[in-house]
Amino acid sequence: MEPVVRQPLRDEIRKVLLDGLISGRWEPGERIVERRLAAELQVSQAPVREALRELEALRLVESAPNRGARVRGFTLDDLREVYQVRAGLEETATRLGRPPVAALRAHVTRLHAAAAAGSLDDQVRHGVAFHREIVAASGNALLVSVWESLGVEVWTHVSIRLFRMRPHENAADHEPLVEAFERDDPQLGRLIHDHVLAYAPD
Amino acid sequence: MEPVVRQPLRDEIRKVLLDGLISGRWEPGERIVERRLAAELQVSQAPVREALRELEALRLVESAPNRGARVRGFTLDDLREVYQVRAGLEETATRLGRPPVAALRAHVTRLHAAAAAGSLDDQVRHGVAFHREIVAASGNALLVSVWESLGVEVWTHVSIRLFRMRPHENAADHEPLVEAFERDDPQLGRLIHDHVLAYAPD
DNA sequence: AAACACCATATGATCGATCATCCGATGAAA
DNA sequence: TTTCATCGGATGATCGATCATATGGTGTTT
Repeated sequence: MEPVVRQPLRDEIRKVLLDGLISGRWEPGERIVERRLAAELQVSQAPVREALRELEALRLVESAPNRGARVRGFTLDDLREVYQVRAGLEETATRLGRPPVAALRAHVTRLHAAAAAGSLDDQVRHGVAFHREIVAASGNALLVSVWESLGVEVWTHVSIRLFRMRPHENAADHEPLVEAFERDDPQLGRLIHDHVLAYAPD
Repeated sequence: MEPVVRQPLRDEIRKVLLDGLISGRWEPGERIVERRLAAELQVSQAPVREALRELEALRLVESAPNRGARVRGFTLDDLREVYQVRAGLEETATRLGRPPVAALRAHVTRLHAAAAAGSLDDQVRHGVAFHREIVAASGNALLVSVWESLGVEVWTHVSIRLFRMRPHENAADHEPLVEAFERDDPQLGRLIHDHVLAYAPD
């Protein structure tokens, strides 16, 4: 069994910050003052700092020594960069291992359901899960961790809100991929790569 | 000009830790106790914690909530994972942009010189610089930052010491690559990929 | 007015102390 | 002996306070 651990305070704080960034409670460029946030959450400065560092690693906030952190001003270029790297990573993943097709199908089914129900959050969630499955199948833990560090889910939410991008985690787009996995298409790497990159802004 | 900033304490501490890990002053599996290290360096616990978090991101130390950090037990599998991801990232980089061939040549020249002088550190440094040049040429800042987060230089040092790998940043291996860049070989992506992967343990 | 030195404030960086958890030692009960 | 509850030390997590830097305002000099 997985060991059960109490979530440190910094993790809770990170969730609050992520929530705020996704929901747009903080605008791009806005300062995030450690002590102010600590006071609002009724905690001390230390765990807030640690949470901010984690968000910095996700490139959601930026900071310079002695100048504090601010919400990053996301641009279409940033988004394009994420898709380019994702495309490469997922192509690499398919070279290293193949996911169980049944699992992929399950994700696509949930994606259909979410789209039918009009649930944006669920569409993002299951669309990301589909790709996470592919990456996990690589069997390369480092690859998984690098892919996770891209913060695909958060970036998707942010870009939908800021750039009014349509939720492109379209169930139909994924069908051909599932079929390609099923027949173990030799072009699979390129297919995945192009599938991901197709979502990038021009 | 680049703005000049005073290096925060945590950066100095990180350097000390990196030095220790590279030189083998700490053995794999060894605990790194925040307060002990803080006392030795005559600083407080806070910046030590922050430095440890950064090393954790480089996967040089591992830690669990309330259980502290310890030097990671590096395995050949870890090393293989790094090379697999690197190979993918650098292949992606060559698809996005081409480095100035002159710069590549310069790195190879320095690599030759380092090998001739028998300087292990310089061989690693310039070998890494060659690949960094390729990644930088992608023009994708995220790709660069992801590649840097692999800690290629540190891992190379550690693996040479722990696994007695020969310094494989061999100048001769790089010549064909430079030529391929020069003639803009359409197979460049695959060449880079295979070049990197060739260094991975079986 | 422009350039500069100086000071006040806000706030990041660091500190020393305290709280909370983990883990091994100890001993009682089965 | 084995199992389990309890205790205490070591140490990570968090706190509240202090130190140090960046920034903007004010007055002085040119």
